[in-house]
Amino acid sequence: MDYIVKGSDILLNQADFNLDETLDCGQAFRWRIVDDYPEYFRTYTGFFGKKPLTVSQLEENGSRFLFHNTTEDDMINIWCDYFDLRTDYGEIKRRFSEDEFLSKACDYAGGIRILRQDTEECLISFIISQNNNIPRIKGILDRLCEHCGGFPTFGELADTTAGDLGYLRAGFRAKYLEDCINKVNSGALKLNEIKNMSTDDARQALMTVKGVGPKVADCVMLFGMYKIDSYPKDVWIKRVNEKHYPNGLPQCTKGIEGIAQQYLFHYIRQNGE
DNA sequence: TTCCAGGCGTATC
DNA sequence: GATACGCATGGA
Repeated sequence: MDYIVKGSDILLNQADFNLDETLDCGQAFRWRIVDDYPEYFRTYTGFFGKKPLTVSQLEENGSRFLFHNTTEDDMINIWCDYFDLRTDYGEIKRRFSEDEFLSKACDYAGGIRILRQDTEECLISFIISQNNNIPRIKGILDRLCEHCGGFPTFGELADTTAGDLGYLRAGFRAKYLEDCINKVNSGALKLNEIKNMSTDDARQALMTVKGVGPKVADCVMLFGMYKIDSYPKDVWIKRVNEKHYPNGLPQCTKGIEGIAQQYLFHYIRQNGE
């Protein structure tokens, strides 16, 4: 990690990283563009758990990022992990370049990185995501955070019923959230143990929650447990598979299918075909 | 008005 | 195991 401390800020030099592409590509739903630093190309504010961060990308096509009001400790212990800064995405993209369509997807948005998000937030977010669109997912999560004073833990949601969640306007998903809250708080679903399971075993365990099927489970594993061999198949990726990979994914994605998935998902959603 | 959204539960075969 | 259908809500 290449950074220098500048007063209360930290200036990071990081290749293969773009804030728009990483924070607004449908893997996280709580980052917002702010206009407080017009001297920089783009600034977002958001959270890891309850830890806030404001971060700027200094130039549109540059590799300089300013982490505002951040300590070196938090940079090393939180944000370096959250933004997956120890992983060489340049090397991954070189691997993917042997596949023509994946190569196009990487060229289109080469600054995507997998966010290592909070497991609980990810589980709740992707239960809400089913048969839903991204703007509305964000709206529901906004209402949840506003109501709870930040993204709630399962402990804080103890004994919450679907009826209590009416203010979310989450529709039929409210009863799924209720089941998830109960299973986590009763110990029927042990997220810390699931993190250490194989991807297949973890998927089976997560799917014991009502409203968690293969797709939601794979998103929770990929974004909330960094199981990067999981490959969530939503409506968009199913189109990609049918058109470009009818006989399965190319060999170059082996073991890191989830990273390929993010490049493909973002590309197909923006460009179609 | 109708269709669709980072799907899944249920019924039926 | 495969397939068909309903589902809350809101934007296009």
